[in-house]
Amino acid sequence: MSDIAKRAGISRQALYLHFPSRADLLVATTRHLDEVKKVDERLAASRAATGADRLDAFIEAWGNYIPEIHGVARALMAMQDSDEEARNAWADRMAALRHGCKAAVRALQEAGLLRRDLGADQATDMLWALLSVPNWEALRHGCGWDQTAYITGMKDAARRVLMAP
Amino acid sequence: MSDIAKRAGISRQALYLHFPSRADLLVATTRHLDEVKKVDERLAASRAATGADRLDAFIEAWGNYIPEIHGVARALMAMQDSDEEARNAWADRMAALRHGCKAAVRALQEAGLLRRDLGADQATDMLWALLSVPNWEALRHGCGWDQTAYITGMKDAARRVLMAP
DNA sequence: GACGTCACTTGACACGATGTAAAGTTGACA
DNA sequence: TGTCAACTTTACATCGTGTCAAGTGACGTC
Repeated sequence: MSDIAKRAGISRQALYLHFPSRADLLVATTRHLDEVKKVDERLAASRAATGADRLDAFIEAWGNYIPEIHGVARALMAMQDSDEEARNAWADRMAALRHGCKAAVRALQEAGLLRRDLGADQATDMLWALLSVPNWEALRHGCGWDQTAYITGMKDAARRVLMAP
Repeated sequence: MSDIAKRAGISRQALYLHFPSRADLLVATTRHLDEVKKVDERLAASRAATGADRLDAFIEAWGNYIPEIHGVARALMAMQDSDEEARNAWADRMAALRHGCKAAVRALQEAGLLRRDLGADQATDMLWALLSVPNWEALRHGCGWDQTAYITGMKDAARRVLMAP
């Protein structure tokens, strides 16, 4: 909070006049980022597509959004254990992601591309896990992949896991 | 530290006589767990197997080990940002996991089962990411999968991502 | 020009967690 | 009997979060 206040050019206490707690500040930041970075626009392309294209478009949209929110996401994840507000805020975002995954899975299903032996829920779960922020961190930072490698790798993995060969 | 001391039936300060810091305690705990839970024995089966069996055995061994160390793993991951010792300790464990992944990938390769269009390193990275603790958390706790579903799901995903169809 | 209001400042403090330091107690063993 | 090691109690430093109170300065309004 001190650092942020310093960067904002105000006193630490003034920060508390705007945001009652650290969690509030982070939550407000994510909301602000969503607005500034225009998540909706990014997702528009994926909503327009169908079948496997929709899966690709969704992975591309979300996958390229992660780096933009990564800092706040980390902070929010880190304080999940201690702060309920942060927990709820992150749960909300994860629910939104899951919603997108579900839609992509449904698109596959409607195109007859989803594996027969995989339930829609199970498929959604797998896709959701694949697209998690920790996975992005693991591949980008843990393994040194660059962003395009991450995107193509994820598209490939998702297709292989979800679609019939 | 207070809680742990209480559970151990000693004073908080006595804990510092045994472990100089919280990080030290956690690191020592993981080492102790490895001994008590016998990681080596668990991994023996996977080392003996070849080809796709080795992949399955490795996933089974590690996947069933995660719940045993999950508590400490969480604590260790949570303090990665603040404590270098914890960071190194966790990095060590992740390197060990990666080593196992590499061996499993090599086994596939030797059996001619690894996808031709996938380099060994890239395959290792993907497997390593798939088997990460956060992924286990996501599926087990975020999606409510039970442990056997997690294991079979992971085996299936790994085969689809790594092996030629 | 007096007045109030709003955003902000400074300074102080409570709280909880980690970690340090010092002096005293206890029990086992030589 | 004396010593040593493990442990206790008590106290304190530090850091981050969050609260509280009094003061300051600019602004618009009557």
